Amino acid sequence: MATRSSLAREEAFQRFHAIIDSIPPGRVATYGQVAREAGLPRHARHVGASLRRLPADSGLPWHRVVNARGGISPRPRGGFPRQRRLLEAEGVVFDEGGRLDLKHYRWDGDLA
DNA sequence: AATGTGACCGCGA
DNA sequence: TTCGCGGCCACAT
Repeated sequence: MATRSSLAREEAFQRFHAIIDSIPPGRVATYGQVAREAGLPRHARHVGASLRRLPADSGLPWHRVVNARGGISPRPRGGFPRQRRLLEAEGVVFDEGGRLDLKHYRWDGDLA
């Protein structure tokens, strides 16, 4: 079998992918939440790392993933407005601080 | 082997 | 409520 580390990374990537792909339109999830639902409680940063490596044509609704404050995390490429635009297209409303109300939009998958 | 980095998170001031 | 710091885990140098 292949080296376990690279395989584990792929596996984690698949898990994150599956979770994020399950987020319905108009809803969002935090990096930490995705990591937690994937069974990797403290891997919030790796969720972001995975998305960073994600190809643009993956079809994954990456825009539905926001940080714990309900805001869009700064990234190298400056697609900042794009994520907001995509969410707004799904009915998500941002406040003046550029943040959304997690209380209202946060998607609780298996969580009640 | 050691150090630095990151699309993060939580808590104390 | 906002800001700053440490903690966190895996990968790159």
